[in-house]
Amino acid sequence: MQPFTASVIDVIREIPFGKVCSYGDVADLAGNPRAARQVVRVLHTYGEAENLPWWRVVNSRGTLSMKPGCGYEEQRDRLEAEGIEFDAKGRINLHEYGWSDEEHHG
DNA sequence: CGTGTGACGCGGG
DNA sequence: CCCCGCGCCACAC
Repeated sequence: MQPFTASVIDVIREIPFGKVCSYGDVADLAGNPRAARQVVRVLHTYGEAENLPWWRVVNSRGTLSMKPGCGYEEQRDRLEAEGIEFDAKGRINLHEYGWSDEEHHG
């Protein structure tokens, strides 16, 4: 496994229960703010094998990128099971549920 | 080494 | 705010 891939996996494992993190933020914390798409690739390749909490990764809009019938409902179900709420538009309040390493500094 | 991938992010209309 | 188009980048082949 490549170093960056390992870092991404590490970051995803750090996302706490009841919180979410955007693909871009995961990439940023892993060392490459421009490698958001890489996070997608890592989830595809190692999400299941590494038992990653893939459902805690959402897009920067606070919505789920997965489509209905293709994982959307499972992700939403898992997030709601952690107490995360969706509004009528299917969006998550990132100011309330978003997680970032920077929060540990203040 | 070149080409394709992919659950993205941002800017403009 | 929503929708569309383009750029982005590590990895697999």
